[in-house]
Amino acid sequence: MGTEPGDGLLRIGELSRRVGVSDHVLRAWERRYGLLKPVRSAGGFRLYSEADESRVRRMQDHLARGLSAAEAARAALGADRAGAASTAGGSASVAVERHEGLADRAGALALALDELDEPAAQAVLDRLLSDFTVETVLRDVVMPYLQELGERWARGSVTVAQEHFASNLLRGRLASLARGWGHGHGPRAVLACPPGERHDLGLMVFGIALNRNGWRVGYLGADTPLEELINTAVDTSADLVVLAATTPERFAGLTEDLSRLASIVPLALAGAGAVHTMALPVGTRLLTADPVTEAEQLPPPTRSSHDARARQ
Amino acid sequence: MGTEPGDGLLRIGELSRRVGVSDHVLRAWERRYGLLKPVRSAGGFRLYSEADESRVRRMQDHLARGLSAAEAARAALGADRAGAASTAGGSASVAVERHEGLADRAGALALALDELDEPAAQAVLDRLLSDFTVETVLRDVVMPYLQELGERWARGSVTVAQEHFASNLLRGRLASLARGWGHGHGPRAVLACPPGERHDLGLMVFGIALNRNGWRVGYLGADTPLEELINTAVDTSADLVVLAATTPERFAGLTEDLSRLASIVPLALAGAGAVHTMALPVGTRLLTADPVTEAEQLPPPTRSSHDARARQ
DNA sequence: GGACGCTTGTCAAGGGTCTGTTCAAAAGCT
DNA sequence: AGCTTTTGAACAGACCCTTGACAAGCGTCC
Repeated sequence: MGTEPGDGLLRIGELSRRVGVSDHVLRAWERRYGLLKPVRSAGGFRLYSEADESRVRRMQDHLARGLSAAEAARAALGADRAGAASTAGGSASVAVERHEGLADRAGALALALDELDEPAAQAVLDRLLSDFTVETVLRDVVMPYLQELGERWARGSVTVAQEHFASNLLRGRLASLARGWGHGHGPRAVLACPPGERHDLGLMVFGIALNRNGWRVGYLGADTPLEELINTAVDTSADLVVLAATTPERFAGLTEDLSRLASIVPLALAGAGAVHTMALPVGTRLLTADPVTEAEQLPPPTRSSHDARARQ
Repeated sequence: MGTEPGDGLLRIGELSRRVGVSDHVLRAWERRYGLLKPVRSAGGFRLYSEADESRVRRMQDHLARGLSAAEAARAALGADRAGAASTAGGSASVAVERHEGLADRAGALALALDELDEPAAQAVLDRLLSDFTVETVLRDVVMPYLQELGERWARGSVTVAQEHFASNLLRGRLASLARGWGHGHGPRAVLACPPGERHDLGLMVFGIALNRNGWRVGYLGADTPLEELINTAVDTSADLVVLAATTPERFAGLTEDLSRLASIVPLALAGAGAVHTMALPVGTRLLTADPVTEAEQLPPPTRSSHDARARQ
């Protein structure tokens, strides 16, 4: 009966009773960790809100998990921030078709993939790779196809089955082109997509082109926590880290981690999500052109004498 | 989602309790091998992240596998392949030379993958595939490794980077083995995982084994809506549809769709999620053994299918 | 075979840190 | 009045730090 739900504000005794933490401790947590932010009554009494109460409960949870008081408080406070950022990201979508002979092949590939015809698609790719360089096929067929697939997907004119089938098949072909890309003597690049990003085919293309340019590639692929990426970059003493995403939102909220990463190893952002309008750590490079071109234009692997061995 | 892994930092006592390693040893591992990279509190206490915790678990795994502490730490750290430039066989391939058993090769593969050593892993796989049949390698090396990886993942003793790296590399190898699996004259099987299921490597193994047994494989892969699967099965006049999932929950709630599917085309459920305790449409087949064995035991590709209704 | 050295888990001493708790005096609330 | 609250200071004990050393196990070298 002694409750005062008027404003939902509690004095320290009541809060103490509710959460089972002595008033002394509550004051200590406030003083030492800033866990609680009570307003004061006219006479100076602390008045706690429901937010304070739940903050205490979170603190208790963390303590139960074994965290120290300081860490538990930090964690309990950290859960308070809520972040939301959403921006519509329209961007250029101009399908370019250069080599004329390539256009028909590209059409044939798209058709075979749409029809879930694996043998036909493989055959088209085989012929492409025997008639053109890997770079050309990747830049002028595979990448345009991937982009077109993405657009068709966005407007619902492709089925899940078609998308899955095409992705799986292309992934397989790319994987075979990627064979041994960690081998060699060139500088090391570590490639990944940020958390939430599931499309890594373009990144694979980039890795293949990089490798054919003399780099060693370490590939972590889609949906990789930055913490992991940082560790891997350090452990493998990477000379470059490339993060790719299809939309700028994937990079949002990572500013701090990106800065940390960029301070450790040269960093480049790629993919349609790499735009100039975002806050970038100094020294970060934006790769906005197609993956093959960007890979060719990266600072050449000037390392020692025996690297000039670009594989054919 | 808690974006920061550094949210719950542990002091040494709690970490020691969690992983079952004395605080003395933890400090020794840090001092001697740099295994741990704790930040420090204002007063100088070590504060460990979850990454540190899982690094310790990896260390324990490697110790259990018989590595010395120094090597286990090196492996747990993700390898640095310092002298790899000249000595083509890094530490990963050392263990292979002596006894040529499958078990040793499997261990070497696991080690190479743990160390993110792509060339070493590819080399181990190359030798395996030249010394044994595809079926043997898949059944006795790849599948056990995938299972072990899953278990280690569940208990946090493998990093995201390691999991991604291993998955990507194995997916690439499997894709090359899958080349042309849609080609031929055998009966057609359509393979997919239900919505939400992202692990499709085992299903790829199954597809490869099926194909080598005379089947044509249409592959839709992970996270496929049943509606799409049904359409595809009809469009390609499939003789069999295989749905694979790692947990029974993935099949839950699909009962109606599964019945519809089973009434159209012979249906089989596979993976660790295919258990007898669930409600099954009549005629549905459960594939509970390993993928290779199940593929070999499927009714042979006698094109005159529709009479031999598979029974349990 | 024995001296030597390396690796690795343990331990101890001396001292600092963290955190719940207590004390005391002054003041608010009903 | 009688209860609660506030502030500042001070503790005690658990917890942790660094340095240094030690011993068992194992391989190497003479």
